[in-house]
Order: sequence, then structure tokens, then C-alpha cells
Amino acid sequence: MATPLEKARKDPDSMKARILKVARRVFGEYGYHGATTRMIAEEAGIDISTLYYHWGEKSDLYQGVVQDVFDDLRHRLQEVERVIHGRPFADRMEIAIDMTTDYLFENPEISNLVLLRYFGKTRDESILDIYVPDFISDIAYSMGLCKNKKAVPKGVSLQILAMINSIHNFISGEGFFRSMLTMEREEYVSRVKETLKFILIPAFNT
Amino acid sequence: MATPLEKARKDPDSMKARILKVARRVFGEYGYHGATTRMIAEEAGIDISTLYYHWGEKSDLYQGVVQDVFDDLRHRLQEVERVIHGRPFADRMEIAIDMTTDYLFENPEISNLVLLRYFGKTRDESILDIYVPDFISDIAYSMGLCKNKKAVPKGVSLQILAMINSIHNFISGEGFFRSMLTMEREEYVSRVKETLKFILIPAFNT
DNA sequence: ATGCTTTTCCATCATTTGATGGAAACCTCT
DNA sequence: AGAGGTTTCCATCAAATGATGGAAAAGCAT
Repeated sequence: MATPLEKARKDPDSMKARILKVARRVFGEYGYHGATTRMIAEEAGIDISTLYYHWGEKSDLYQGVVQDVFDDLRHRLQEVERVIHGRPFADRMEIAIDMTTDYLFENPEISNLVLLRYFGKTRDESILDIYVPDFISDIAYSMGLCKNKKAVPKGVSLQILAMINSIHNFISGEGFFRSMLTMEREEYVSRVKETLKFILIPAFNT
Repeated sequence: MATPLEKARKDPDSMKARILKVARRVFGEYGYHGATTRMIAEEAGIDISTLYYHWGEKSDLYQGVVQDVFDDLRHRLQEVERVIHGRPFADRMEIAIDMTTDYLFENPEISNLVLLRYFGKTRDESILDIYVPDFISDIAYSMGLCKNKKAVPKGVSLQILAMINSIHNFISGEGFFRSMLTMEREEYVSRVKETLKFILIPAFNT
């Protein structure tokens, strides 16, 4: 039995899926309170009540967006895992950084939503209950930073967090940082990768 | 001639300063749209119109908050600069991390506001015009990463950004990360410092 | 075509939220 | 005490926003 969200993903041309796609971007850009159902409906080219017909209340749509984003992220990380499996350590880090940044630069709303979730609170309590799997242990394991997926040392978890967030920061802050440093997008992307490798690789190459 | 903000800072018991203090926390917690003037007034124990009497429109108050926060941050960084001046490189980084994280853990709304500013957009256009000095060149210089304050290489700027943001992330994400890893505050603080040093020091110790 | 279901839109509501006018309270100076 | 200015609060407004009922439109099966 398919959940509504799975149904929407199966048929990406369905109205529900179209709304979800727009909502991802708008929520990512303006945050939960900054985004209004009217903005989303307008950008999707539909009436606001059509949005409510498909998704119910605003917090439900937001919940759908978060779920969708984290599903994407999980799938992508699994792919990264497959690619780096068995390679020497230094290569693993480099490939992981390249793949992840490329993917996130193409889907910046993912980084936005993840960071807003970490740092921003919401007046709407129903938002907090969303179940979100954490990939930290998977990353720790596939990077060879721990032997047992079930028992990742806390120190390692924090190292992974620092890593992931560094990446998200550069994606999510692109607008701000790029105009601050006056760079074209292309240069920004390559310099970000460079910087991430510069910082992350020495730390883990003990 | 003192600006209104300077006036408010000079007399921290003034109503205007009290409002500013509460507004810092509330804006930092909920973001621009998530915070309402009513929430701020209520937390300050005053009527909403008193708030408007002192600060004018919401965006003006927000502007005041941002200005105030960045002033604080600048002062603190100057203090850090003074302390690390002349010390060997490895020490400088360690001291800077300790001092900065201690300070930000005591004033987490600073990290929140800085990050929200980087990553979140606002429907209100008047927000973007706020003048904010960037400390990147100062940091780069005092860390010995560049010879000329006026011409910081772009690569170095990105390295500084990565550094600063890593710190902000752990401060701002404390609630989320701590409950995720089930740590007491004390343990969290010391492990964060540890992690930051683990990641940042090797990169810059060429 | 016809009847049924699903989807979309228009009109509208209730609440929230930013904002203000004016009366009351407070302060200050003489 | 009392005049004059400042500050605070109550009442209220207008616009924005989340949400819905019901009519119209579009699908779809027979």
C-alpha cells in the first residue's frame, strides 16, 4: 500500500508532485514562516485551494517536503557509498566531497532545508515531530571511521556533522558568499570543492 | 552625535535597550518572519505599541538587532586578535577557537542570526540593505594567512568562511545535535571544541 | 450523451500580524 | 501643586495569511 508521498513521487507530473516540487524550493528559500501557501500556489500556477485540496494544511505540506528532501539525500548518499566502497581512504574523501557538492549545488534547496531544520525554530509545534533518519552512522561506517554502525562514538558523530555542515554551508550560502567575494558560479563551485578538500582531508588523514 | 543604537547601548536599562535585547533572542530563535512583534513585546513584558514607539517598524528593529549583533562580534574578534597576537601559529588557532566558541555559546543568538542571514531569504526587501562589515580580512590577517589586509586571496576567504561557519553551526545547532547525540551541555561544549580543533588545526598547519 | 467522481477555482471566513491614534500614566521642572 | 513633555497602554484598523464551502470544470466509465 503506497503512502500518498510515494504516490506523488511515482507520478512526477501529478499535481500533487508539482506542488511538492515548488514547495521544496519556496520553503527552502524563505523558511517555514517566510513561505506562504499563496506564494507556493502562485508559483505553481494554481489556485490556493487546489494546494489545500492535495496537501491539507501548511504543516502537512512542509512535512511532505522534509520527508521528500531527506529521502533524496539518503538515496544520494547510498550511491556515494557504493562508489567509494573499497577505495583507499584519501580517495574516498575526495570522491565523496565531489559527488556530494555536485549534487547539492544542483539541488540547493536540500541544503537550505537541512540547515533551517538544524538552526531555526518554528512557532508551529507540529513541525518538530517529523521523523528524519540520520545518516551519520552510515557515513561514519562507509568512511571507515568506525567499525560498528550501531555504535558510532560521539566524537566521530560530531566530526561527520562538521563535515556535512561545511558542505551545506557553502551551498546554502552561495548567494551571500558569491556576491561577497564577487565570483562567477563556476569559479565558486570549484573553489568550494578545493576549500573543502583543503580543510577536511588533512584532518582525517592520520 | 550619538545614533539611537549607540544611545540604547549606553544605557542598557533603557526600555529601548531592553527591547533590543529581547528582540535579539527572539529573532535569533525564530528568524525574521517566525518572530512577531507581539512575541517580542510579550517577552519584554510591555505592550506592543511601546515597542513601536521606540523602534518604529519591525524591519527597523531587526536592522537594529543585526547591527548590534555584528558590533558585538567585531569587538570580540578584536579581543581575540589582541590575545593571539605574536603567538606561534598552532597556539593562535587553538586559542581563537576556545575564545570564540566560549563567547558564542554564551550568546548563541549571534550564531543564529549570522547563519539565518547567510542562508535565509526574506520577503521584506528592506532587510537586505543592512550594512554589515565583514571580518574575514581581519581574521585572515591576524591568523597570518595573508600579508595584506586589503587583498585577501579568494581561496583564503573561503577557508576563513569554512572555519567561522563550522563554529556557528555547532552553536546554533546545539539543541538539535545535543538531543540527537544525547549529551549534556558541558560535554557538548568540550567535544565541540575538540572536534573543531581536530578538523581545523591540521589543515592550517602546513 | 449521461451520470458519477475527481479536480479546480471563486468567494469568503477567521485569525494573525504589522501598525497607529489617543487617552491615561508617568516624569520633570518650577 | 501644576504645566509640559515623555512614555505606556488600550482599542482598533488594515492587510496578510491559513483555511474552507460550494459551484464550476474536467475526467471517466458505461
